[in-house]
Amino acid sequence: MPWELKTDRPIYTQLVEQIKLMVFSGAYPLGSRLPSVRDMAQEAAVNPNTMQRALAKLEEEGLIITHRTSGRSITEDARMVELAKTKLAQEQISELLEKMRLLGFDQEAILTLINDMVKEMKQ
Amino acid sequence: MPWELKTDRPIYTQLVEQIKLMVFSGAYPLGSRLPSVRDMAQEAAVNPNTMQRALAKLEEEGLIITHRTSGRSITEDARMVELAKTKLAQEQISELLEKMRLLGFDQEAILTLINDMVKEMKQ
Amino acid sequence: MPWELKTDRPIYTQLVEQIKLMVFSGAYPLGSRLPSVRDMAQEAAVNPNTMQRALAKLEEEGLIITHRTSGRSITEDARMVELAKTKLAQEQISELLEKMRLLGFDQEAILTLINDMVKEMKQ
Amino acid sequence: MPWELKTDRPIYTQLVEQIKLMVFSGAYPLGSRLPSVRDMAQEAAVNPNTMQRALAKLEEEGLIITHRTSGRSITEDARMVELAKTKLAQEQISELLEKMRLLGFDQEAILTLINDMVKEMKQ
DNA sequence: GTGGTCTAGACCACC
DNA sequence: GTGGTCTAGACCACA
Repeated sequence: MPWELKTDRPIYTQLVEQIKLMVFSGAYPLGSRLPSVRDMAQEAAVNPNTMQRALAKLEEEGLIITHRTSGRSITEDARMVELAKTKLAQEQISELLEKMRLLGFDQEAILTLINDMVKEMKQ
Repeated sequence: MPWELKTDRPIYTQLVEQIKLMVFSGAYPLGSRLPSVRDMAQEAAVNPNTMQRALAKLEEEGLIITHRTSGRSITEDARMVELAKTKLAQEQISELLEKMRLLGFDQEAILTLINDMVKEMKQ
Repeated sequence: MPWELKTDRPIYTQLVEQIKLMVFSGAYPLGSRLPSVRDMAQEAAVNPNTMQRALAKLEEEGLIITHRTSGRSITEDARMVELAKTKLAQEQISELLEKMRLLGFDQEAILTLINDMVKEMKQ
Repeated sequence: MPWELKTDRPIYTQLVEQIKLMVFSGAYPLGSRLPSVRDMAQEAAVNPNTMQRALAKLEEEGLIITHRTSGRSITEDARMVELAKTKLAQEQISELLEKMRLLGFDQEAILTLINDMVKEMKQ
């Protein structure tokens, strides 16, 4: 559990991403119970409110279920997880495309570059 | 100038990336003289040795020229800059592809996703 | 016992509603004796005169019986309770219809919406 | 502008509802600029963070647009407003149905009551 | 103990 | 000046 936090983006969005990655990687299996907000906050060295906000966001997306008095757990719905995974991927791609745009590449140049690199990987 | 530094990768590589971005974005124009190593290190709040190493790396790539007696300056060779830009782009793409692989997408799925998103941007 | 009191409506009408709900929910069983006006007023943090007025209203409706010498009690007449329940329901519905009217829905639109939602609940 | 706030539900949800009502009633016309978060918070006598949360929720629903440095305004998209209106109506109806259920009415009884009352209004 | 909400006060980026 | 985020600390309901 790295909990790498930069200061250039809201902390809670970074928490959201990293928790997602843990779910997708199986560090938190489907249906498993999460530590308490306070514990996770301490673990990540952030304020409990900030962790709370991240978890609320994850619940909104359907990846986490809240049991009012007895903590939270990861959803057991594999489709939900699949959906969230695709969404995260799209966000990452979107970020890349934005960076490329800033570097002055147009869409054709971007696609060419990416296609070439994927082909290289195949070899 | 953000100078955002995480602790999960060598600091000097992060300095390299960020200085490149400044060059590509025009913050440091072609041919312009750079501040002293000492000043840049203080600016970024890193050890001068670390900054030194980053600048050496940049010189290796041909982006920066060292004048024995009078400090360093950005290369005037536009082709050099173009080359470095492409290399940076490739690194970014490589990072993305690695992340996608970790998420469990294979090459076809990745390409499909990216192509769809670029098409969307066109609209 | 929440005793939630807003300032936008006469307090005594709000007391009336809340006491009714307690009766309907069984918090005050049929035939049971009520606390003294003074005690109930203190409980709800209102002036005894206000509580008095609420109880008088409830007696008017036949939900409460006053025994000259020995305080008040809930009626034992189940029909009375049933009647009061229906009346409360009608008031709630009336409030809703008024709100919907303010939102710009006409009667047909309102009925359609409600019917659709009840059907959904059935599923 | 009443700003009636009870303590039995989260304040920010009540703020959301009341601001919606102002929009639907035309108190805040489509496209008009909203007061600053701080001003609205003072107006409603709540903490700026609480008002912030309400406004964030309204932006999520598409009813409000945020201009990073120059305040917020009501959306100009009439369809958005229509959608939000229907959603609010459904919530109100849902609340009513829940109350009726607590009073012990089943679905048929509820529908009968409502239909009768709407017919009465027509006359 | 759990999650949820609210307040107060601070700081930041943007323009 | 604007919105946005974060922290610290408190309180509540639930069970």
